Amino acid sequence: MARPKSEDKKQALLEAATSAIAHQGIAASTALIARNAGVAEGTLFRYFATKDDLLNALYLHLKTSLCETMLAGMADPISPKNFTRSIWNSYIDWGVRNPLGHKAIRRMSVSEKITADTKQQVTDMFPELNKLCQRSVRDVFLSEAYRTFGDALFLSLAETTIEFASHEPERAADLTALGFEAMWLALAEENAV
Amino acid sequence: MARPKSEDKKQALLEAATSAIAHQGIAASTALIARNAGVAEGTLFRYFATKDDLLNALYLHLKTSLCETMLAGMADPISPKNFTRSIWNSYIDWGVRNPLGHKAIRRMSVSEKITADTKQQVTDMFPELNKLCQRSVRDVFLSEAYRTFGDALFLSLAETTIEFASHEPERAADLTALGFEAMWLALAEENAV
Amino acid sequence: MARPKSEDKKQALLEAATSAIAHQGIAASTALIARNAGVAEGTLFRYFATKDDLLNALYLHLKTSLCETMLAGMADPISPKNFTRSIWNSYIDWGVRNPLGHKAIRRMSVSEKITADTKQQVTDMFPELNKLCQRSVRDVFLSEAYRTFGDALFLSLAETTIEFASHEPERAADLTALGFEAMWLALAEENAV
Amino acid sequence: MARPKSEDKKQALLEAATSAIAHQGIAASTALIARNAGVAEGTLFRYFATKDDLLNALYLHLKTSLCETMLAGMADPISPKNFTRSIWNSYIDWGVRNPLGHKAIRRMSVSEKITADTKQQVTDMFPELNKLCQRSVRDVFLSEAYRTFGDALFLSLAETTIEFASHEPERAADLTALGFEAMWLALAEENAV
DNA sequence: CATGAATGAGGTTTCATTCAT
DNA sequence: TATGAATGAAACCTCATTCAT
Repeated sequence: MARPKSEDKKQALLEAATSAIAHQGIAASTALIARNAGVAEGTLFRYFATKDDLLNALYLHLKTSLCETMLAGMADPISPKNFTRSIWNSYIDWGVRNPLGHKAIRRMSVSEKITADTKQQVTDMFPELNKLCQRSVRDVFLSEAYRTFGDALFLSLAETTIEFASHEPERAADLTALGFEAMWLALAEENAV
Repeated sequence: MARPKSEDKKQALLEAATSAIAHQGIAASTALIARNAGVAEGTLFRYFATKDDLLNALYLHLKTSLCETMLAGMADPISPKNFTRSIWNSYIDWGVRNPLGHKAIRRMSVSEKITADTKQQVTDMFPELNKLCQRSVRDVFLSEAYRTFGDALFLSLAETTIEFASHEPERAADLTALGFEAMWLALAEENAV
Repeated sequence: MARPKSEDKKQALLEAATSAIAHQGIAASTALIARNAGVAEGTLFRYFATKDDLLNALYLHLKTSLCETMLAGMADPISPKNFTRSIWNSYIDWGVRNPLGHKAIRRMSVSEKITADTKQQVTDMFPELNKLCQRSVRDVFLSEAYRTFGDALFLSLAETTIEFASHEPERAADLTALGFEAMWLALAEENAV
Repeated sequence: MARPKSEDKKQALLEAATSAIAHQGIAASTALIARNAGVAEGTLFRYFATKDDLLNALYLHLKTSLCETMLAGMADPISPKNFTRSIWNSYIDWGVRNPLGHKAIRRMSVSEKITADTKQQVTDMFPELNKLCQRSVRDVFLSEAYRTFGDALFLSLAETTIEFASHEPERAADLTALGFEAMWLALAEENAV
């Protein structure tokens, strides 16, 4: 085989894309992304056939990284509340440590470029995660009818918390804790501890 | 003064822009917006010097409409909770009745085109609103340090609720009520009624 | 109405395209065509939405011009042979006077860019022409089964004649006459005069 | 000598190029041709230094194959007409059995990529062929001045016949015979038998 | 010799904006 | 004031060719 396709270059492209999209939105040009990745414009298209492909791959990449971090950060399930808190903290933490990644995800999420299929892949990727979060959730949010709504409320609170914590890193711990309390009150079983 | 610039045309442009941006994001072309407004390409630029100007004006326009609706929907302040609920309901309602407007706002919000100045203007526009919402909020969210965070959490829950209620209009009432309860638990004073 | 779309510019674009395609084939770039037409690159696309549209419009334009010339050159139908000869002469003449146009047509004809619809339009355009040519043709070439074959043989001989006559204009008259005789022997009724 | 360049690969490349060019014209990409030949992108350039080289080599290859078939198919020269007919039949037959090859030749012929030198090589390749065809041709087409014109008329009728016969294989025999008669009338000595 | 990753010039097309009418 | 033709920079993407492996 000739030169193998370099994993480094792919990573560089994904990172350059993250930064470019965080700053300029999905309108960021492939030329800029390639330049910042240190490769020629044509090279980008050897790794991602299409700009849309790049966007979807990046979305998947960032979400995967995020979910892996959350799983890795799971504490011993002493109490349901602490267990959920550990996941929450990992989530916020990832966002704070990857502000560009988080911003890029937000921008891609509201665009029409991320396919339903890609979003489904993310959901399928870590089924444990969804299940685990729901251990101590109020009954109504466990019903078939309102589960996705509950998930979405959880996520929206988390995203807002990340946003604020990223902006003011020195207060990140406080904001994370306060955000968690709000989420817990909003969604958890009344008597859960 | 010769023919004055027609307020009708301006409205038509704002509406066409709302729809175009809801569907295609801020990448929607000025040519398309002008065509859908029933005016010529060049005419758009007599009303909005720049595409960015149009976006900022539209953002302001939609947010104003939203805030006016909320103020208009305010019930008698029988109890703090019911008072807040009436505001919440107006908010969600506006979103459900203006799904394109709501989507357009979301798309513009995450773009880099809306200036800090524009966002400030929105905040300044209805100071009552911010104050009123905070009557029965937990102390922590009234502190200088965390007030904006509390506002943001409120808004994020509301937006998520709008999203779901728009998607399934027949369940809108249930979702609105459930979203409100979550918000109330998350943010309100423990003993508030 | 603002500036009307200029028929001059459209003509200039068609002429520039004729020349460019005659010289470089359908691979000739839109940039070159626009430049040679004396307009900006973007202007080309106001007149022809797509490069393929330009090609089809040009094909139609050239074929129309050719057919009109042939109709205009039709002599009094003294004898069938002379009548057909006048058409033949007009055809060859057009090709000799428009060598670029003729070459461009040939190049477009073998490309996949000219749609069946466009080709049909050409056939439909001057139904008289097809009918008139067939007055004195051998029976076999009048049969449903072999008519298009006869037409194609006619055209192929004419094209070859144009090719040679264009190359050596000083011998054009001789070549035209010789080509006509060959065609007449090949296709005409044995005893027609 | 290390591994010699494989004749198999060269053939595969020529065949893949024939098909690709027949379908897409000379714009067919070298990458596609290589892939369809089952070799790597770069390998193509070890056999043909340049895309233009490939095109010229392919042109030569197809024309050679065609001419060899014609020579092989020559019947005993019982009568001049039957002799010429056997050549004609071989020609048409080759075209009908190699529709892709025939289409590829046509596309290359009208392109600017085939050099005069290549075309000359084809003419020089089988001098017998040209001479033999001309045994029973009308005097005028034997004159220095008009011989190439006569050849071109012959070829154009043959190509048209191939085109139609390829399209409707079940009528190929009829079309071949009818095309031959037309050619014979057009070009042969009046009294030749 | 064979491979296929890398390249960057060049292709078509879109679009915000200007300005003659 | 309203129009829409004109513009050309910039977008995405393709491709023949080179060269490290």
